[in-house]
Amino acid sequence: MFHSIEKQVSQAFRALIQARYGIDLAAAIEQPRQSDFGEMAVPAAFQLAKQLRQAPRQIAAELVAGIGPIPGVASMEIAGNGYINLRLDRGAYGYALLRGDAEGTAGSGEKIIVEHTNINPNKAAHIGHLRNATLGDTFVRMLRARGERVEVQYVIDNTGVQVADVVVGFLLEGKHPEDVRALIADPKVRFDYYCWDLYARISARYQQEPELAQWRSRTLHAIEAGEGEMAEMGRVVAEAIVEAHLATMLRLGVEYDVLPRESEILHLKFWASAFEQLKSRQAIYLETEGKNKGCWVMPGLSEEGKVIVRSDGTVTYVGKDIAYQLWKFGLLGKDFYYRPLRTYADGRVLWTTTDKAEESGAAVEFGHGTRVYNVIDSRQSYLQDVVVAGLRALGYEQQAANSVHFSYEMVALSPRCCADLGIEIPEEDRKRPYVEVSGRKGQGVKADDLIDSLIAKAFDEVSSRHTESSAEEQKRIATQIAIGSLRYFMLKYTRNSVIAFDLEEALSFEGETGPYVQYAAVRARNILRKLEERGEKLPDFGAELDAARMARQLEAEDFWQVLLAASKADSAVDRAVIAGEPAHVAKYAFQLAQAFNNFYHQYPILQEQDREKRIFLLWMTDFFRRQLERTASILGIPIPEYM
RNA sequence: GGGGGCGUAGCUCAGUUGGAUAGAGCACCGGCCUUCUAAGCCGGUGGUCGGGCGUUCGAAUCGCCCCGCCCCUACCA
Repeated sequence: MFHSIEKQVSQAFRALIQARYGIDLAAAIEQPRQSDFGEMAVPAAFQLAKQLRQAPRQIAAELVAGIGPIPGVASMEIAGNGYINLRLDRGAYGYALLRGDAEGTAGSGEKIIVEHTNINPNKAAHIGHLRNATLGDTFVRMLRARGERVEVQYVIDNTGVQVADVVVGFLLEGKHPEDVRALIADPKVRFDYYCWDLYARISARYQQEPELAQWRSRTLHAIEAGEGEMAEMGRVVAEAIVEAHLATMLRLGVEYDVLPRESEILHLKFWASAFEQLKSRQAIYLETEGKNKGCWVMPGLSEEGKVIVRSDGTVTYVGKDIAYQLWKFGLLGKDFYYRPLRTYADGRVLWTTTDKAEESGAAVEFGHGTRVYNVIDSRQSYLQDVVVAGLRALGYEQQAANSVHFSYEMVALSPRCCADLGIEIPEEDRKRPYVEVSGRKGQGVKADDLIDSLIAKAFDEVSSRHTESSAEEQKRIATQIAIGSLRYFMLKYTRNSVIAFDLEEALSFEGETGPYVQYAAVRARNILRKLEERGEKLPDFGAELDAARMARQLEAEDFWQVLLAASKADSAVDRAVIAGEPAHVAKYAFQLAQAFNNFYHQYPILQEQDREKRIFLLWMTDFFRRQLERTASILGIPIPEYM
């Protein structure tokens, strides 16, 4: 509602400025600094002042005189040096919200691909992966809320060195595929945790015993070829770890559409196709001298260019990534076969790739996107730039422009957190705000451990407040609180802020946290539930309230401000999508919860004696509840029945 | 050396893309539970927006120069 008035105001000013001054200006709409200035501010006069060589205040006066009525806007006034402040028609606004006038979330019609999570399938997920998945999943929810068609991909690098390293670890411990299968089946062993430690052990041995390097490369080749015991072990490990990762992510409500695997990218010779294209369009060249002699190199990105094909003829990871990015846009001329992997509770089917046509399930199509977001941490921005440069060099200008590296900074640990975990850090690092830890050394916070800690903490809170409920029910509520807490924590930081992870901070349920947001929604529900417990029904708001009554109630500034805040959910999501910043939605949810908590304390709704006011307040409560629930669901934050 | 990011209250961070008197949370101090749940609410303390110069009606935001920190800059993935 707010958003559509915003658009109308912007268009009206744009048309007027075009007609009057012949200038095309996308008139910005701002929020006035103080709420008593009105609901919208148009600073267009400032933007025009220079070109027109007139005082902003005078231009503002001309604009106000010429603009004419805009539906939903009650008044306009000039303030400061030339701001045009608008006040909305409160009654009409409230009544439109009550009627639920459609916003029109048609979407762009594009097919958007979002790739996220992408954890190496060789060990348990850690908190860095949680940030990736939470950001990616929330961005997907934001896009879908705007009516966009989105496909979620999670690439499985099941043929990479990280898997090979774990396989080497098993081999050196004398294990065969059946032993690994037994480990996976053993209920006393958490396989992903086992591999976490094994990976640290083998990494340490590589350091000590350089001669083991040949094991690594032999294993890697075997896995790539897909034949023999090593390859079988690689498959067993990767499949089990992928299952573990999917389970971890599902705890947070993160789902995917398709898991493309490197093994198929390899076996279906995606690279060969891309290589032909790159060669024939001269996007890469064969270096004949210098340190890159004998390599196929992409020029332009650095002085010596970027090696795409090594002198031994093998392709680098970036090369494969270019092929994969081409596939996403439907530009490769090759495709995967697919088989269903599992069905989620909501009926969504998760597919994975296969190289066998005969395994292929029902006719499904993936890829062929028009816009692609790769959720990958900022340390890989150089490689992402190479991929985009590759598209550009092939002449796919449009697709290059529509390839977005949705980057984010890493999750590091606070020195205090390192100390708690027993991770030794050098003396000089103690006073730094954060320390990057090494997965190779087995350092870090495992995703499931963190989730478990959060559930335990929430469980203590729930069980102390609700002694009447069963343990299972308390556990269910605690889990919802833990998820809300974790997702909010990962989302409250903007993408380019390094998270210095601190356990104590992450475990807080007070202040700007997920539980705060959940609590406000629970309170709103409580009011409505209490009403029914007293034998009353929710009033028929449409029959009881009209524009005039709305106008009367909304004269109260407090009510108007809460309603206004609650009505801006779509606008907030829109802005956040444009900015590519899920944190903005999180911030909005928090501010909305804050506004409601304030309102909640000040106005005991069920005690209200005035009939019209009471009905109005109930409607406000219900409206707020719907808006906050909607926003929370975009953030992937569940709302518990009680807290 | 080159590329990117960061520097805002004691701490952790926002700041709607150049707008009006710079905001939250935590911490600290003082109030509020017989009411729809105190995971809450109200009030208070706390700022040279790293420093300087510039651009203009107007700068935390843009440009240049410094200072400090981080990441990247492989024939590893």
